[in-house]
Amino acid sequence: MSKAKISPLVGMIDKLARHAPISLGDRALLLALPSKSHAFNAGSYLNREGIAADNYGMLVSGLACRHKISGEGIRQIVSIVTPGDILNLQQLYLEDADHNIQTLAQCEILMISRRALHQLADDHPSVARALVASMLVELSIAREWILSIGRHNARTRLAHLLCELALQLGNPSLAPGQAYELPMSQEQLADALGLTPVHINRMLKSLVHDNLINYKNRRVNIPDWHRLTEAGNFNSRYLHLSNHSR
Amino acid sequence: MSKAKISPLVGMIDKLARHAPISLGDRALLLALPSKSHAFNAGSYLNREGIAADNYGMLVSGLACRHKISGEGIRQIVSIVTPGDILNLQQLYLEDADHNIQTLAQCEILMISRRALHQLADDHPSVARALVASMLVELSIAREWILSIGRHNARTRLAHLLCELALQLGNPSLAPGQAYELPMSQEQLADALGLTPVHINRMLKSLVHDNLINYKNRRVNIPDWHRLTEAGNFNSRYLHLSNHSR
DNA sequence: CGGAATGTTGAACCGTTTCAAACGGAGTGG
DNA sequence: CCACTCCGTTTGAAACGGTTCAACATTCCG
Repeated sequence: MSKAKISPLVGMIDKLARHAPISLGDRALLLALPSKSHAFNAGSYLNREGIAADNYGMLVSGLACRHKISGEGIRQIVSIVTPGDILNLQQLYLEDADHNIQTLAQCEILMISRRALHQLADDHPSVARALVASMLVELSIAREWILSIGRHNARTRLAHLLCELALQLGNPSLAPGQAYELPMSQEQLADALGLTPVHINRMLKSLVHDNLINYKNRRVNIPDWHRLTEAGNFNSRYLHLSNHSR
Repeated sequence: MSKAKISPLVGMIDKLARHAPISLGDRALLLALPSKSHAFNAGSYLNREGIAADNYGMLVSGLACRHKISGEGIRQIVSIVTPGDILNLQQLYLEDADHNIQTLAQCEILMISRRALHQLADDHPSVARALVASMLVELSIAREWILSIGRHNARTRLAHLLCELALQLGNPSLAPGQAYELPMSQEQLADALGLTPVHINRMLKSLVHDNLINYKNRRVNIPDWHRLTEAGNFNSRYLHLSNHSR
């Protein structure tokens, strides 16, 4: 998050490059794209006011989510979008939007025209590969969410999500278990875990009580990473982090 | 399913071609691949005894699923694999297997060597496009499952799954709402929906009682498609079927 | 400062699980 | 052909986890 903030393009190069390094030549090419960075406040619905149909948008800083609404009007967040992710990758080949995107914090979005990204992917196999790899990782995360929501109780689910976010939002140069800012409200946590805000509150208390986390003003501190991962049945394998860094 | 059974390769061409037509020349190329079809009984674990590390496997006939096991040893099925799907696409770029694959019926698998598929995708943009599109559809389905498991009650979840399977397993040339064979046991349905077998049984009874389905000997009959979709909060948009047929 | 959004707490309620027992059909061996 | 076993299904009753509702506290923000 911090690195991405320095320059919008560093974000793209950063996450793409973690999959497959892009040469400086490519970077110059990226800079020459007809793209610019937009800012959105927390709560913005990007589909409507944000990304035009002919653009891809990459999250450069901040936090967003994908969500769907059930028939009774209850919301379910289906994935968390972190800096480096492309918001509307599925426009690559699919017509219908099957979910909505909403920001969870103030966000910067890098716009890339449809044509430009396709061109980039065609010309540079490493870019295409990075895009495919990011889809596969997203799929793997979705599968883990299905497991967690389907088979873990509320406390375990929450601990699991806090572990996941720790790795995604925390400063990666520090050991896991550092404190991090969690911009999501308890209602949004509930929407992500298929629970009610009331119960999220109780489970947060429970984790705090057992000294698995400290939680104050939407700041999470993890005294003992190992114990939290145990409480959350968390194993980072599904995030495929090693694939990013090689 | 039926069409795929005629010839293993028709299956691949079938589903791939639904995304982007492949010429007969390509088909000949496919036939020339070092591939052959294997058969597996219901319950086979494909990772172990099936697909070698250097092969991709495409389900040609039958039914399979991807599943994960929670810390307490409870199973969650995270997706259903239907004929035409490639079982281990994520080997494309990711190292770790984050889930297991198990057959739900007797299956035929078409083996394709890693090199051959990569070559095919490199040489034929339509193949590459079809592979990417299938990933995006799988992702969309996973998101819908998260919504369903997270926010629907048991009855709605079950109705939703029965609708989904009707479109995936039913004879596509007939109107939705036809009867179809559902090879899954009630325990497997429970694993797919994050419920217990006992409760699946009760909810099946409930749907039968309200005349939303007939269910006998693992055969599902849907008297009124519209009513079942309402009960299951089902809208086929997330399956992106139109993308297949164009 | 005032009002709205977010967080906190308690008590009753309800959907699903758990446990336990019985049933049915398919396959096997005597 | 029957008895036996095994697996999946069926049913009931009690227990539990999470929701719902409602009231109140706190923080945020203009």
